[in-house]
Amino acid sequence: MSKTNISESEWIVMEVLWDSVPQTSQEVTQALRSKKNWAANTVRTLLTRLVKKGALKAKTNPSGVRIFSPKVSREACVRAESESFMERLFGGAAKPLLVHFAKNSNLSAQDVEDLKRLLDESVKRDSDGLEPNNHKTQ
Amino acid sequence: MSKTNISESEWIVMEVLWDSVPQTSQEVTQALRSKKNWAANTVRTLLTRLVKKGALKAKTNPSGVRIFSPKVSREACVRAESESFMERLFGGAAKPLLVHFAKNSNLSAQDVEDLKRLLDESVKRDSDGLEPNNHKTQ
DNA sequence: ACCACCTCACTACAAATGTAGTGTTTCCGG
DNA sequence: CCGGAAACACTACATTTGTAGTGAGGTGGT
Repeated sequence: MSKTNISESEWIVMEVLWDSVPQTSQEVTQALRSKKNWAANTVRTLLTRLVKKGALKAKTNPSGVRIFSPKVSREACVRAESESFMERLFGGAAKPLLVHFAKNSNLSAQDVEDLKRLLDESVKRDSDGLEPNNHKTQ
Repeated sequence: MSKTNISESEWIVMEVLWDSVPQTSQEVTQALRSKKNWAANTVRTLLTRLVKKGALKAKTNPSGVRIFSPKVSREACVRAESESFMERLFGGAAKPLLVHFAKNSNLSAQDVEDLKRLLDESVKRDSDGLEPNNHKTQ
C-alpha cells in the first residue's frame, strides 16, 4: 500500500543509499559527484522528499546532522517499478516482455544458458510446490 | 534523437491510435470510455500534446476536424521506454532484467518452452550473421 | 435564417519533478 | 570568543503531467 512513487532523480539517490548505508547528505553528494554534478542542496532536497515519501528514514545525530538509510528494500522497489512498467507497456503480461528483451538484447551464449536454466527452475518450482502463486523469492 | 517522452496518460492514448488508425479525437474518447472516463477535452489535450511532441501527426479535414495518426511506431516507443527502464533499474544490462522477470513471473510450461526457443535463436542469430549488433528484428 | 451541438484553440490550475538559492543555526579551529 | 564552513529547514521557480473549463466558429436540421 505504500504507493512509494520514486522519481528518476530520486532513484539515483536511492541507489547510493542501497549501496552503502547509512550515509549523510554530504556523503551521498560525494558519491554522486562523478555521475551527477548536483549541488549539495539538490541532493538534500531529494533526500528530504524521499523521507517524506517514506522511502528513507533519517535520524538526526547529536550534532544535528541527518543520517539516512533506506526504509524500503531495493528488491521491493524494483518489483513495484517492474510491475508498473510491465503493466504500462505489455498489458501486464510477463511473456511478451520477456520476448521483447530476449529479442532486443545481445546475450552471450553463457547468458542464454543461465537464463534457460532459470526458466526451467521456475517451471519446476511451480509444479513442485502445488501452491499457486507462491513467490517468496527473497 | 526525437527524445519523444510519452507520459503515462499519453501512452494510453497512443495505444488506441496504434491499435486502429486514423481516428478523430471523438473516436479516441469513445475507445477509451470504458477504460478511462476522460472528458473529451482531456483527450483532446493529450492528443494535442502528443502532436506537439511529435508522436502523432494530425491533419485537419475540410470541416476542420483533426484526424490523428501515429508518427512513431509502437515498436520504436516500446524499445525506447524499455531501454530507459533497463537503464534506470538494471544498470542497462539485459540479463539481470531478464533474470528478474523470469523469477518473478508465473510462466506456464509452454511459455518457458517458447522463451527457451527464442533464446536459442538469438544466440544462433548472433553467431550466424558475423555482423555484431545486427538486430533488424522488425 | 437560427439554434443546438461539436470541435478547436486557449487557458487553468494543482501536484510532482528537477534543480537550486536563502537565511539561520551550529560547531570547530584559531 | 569569533569568523568561516556546513547542515538544516524553507522557499523558489520553470516544466511536465493530469484533468479539465471557456469562448469562438462552423454545420446540419427545421
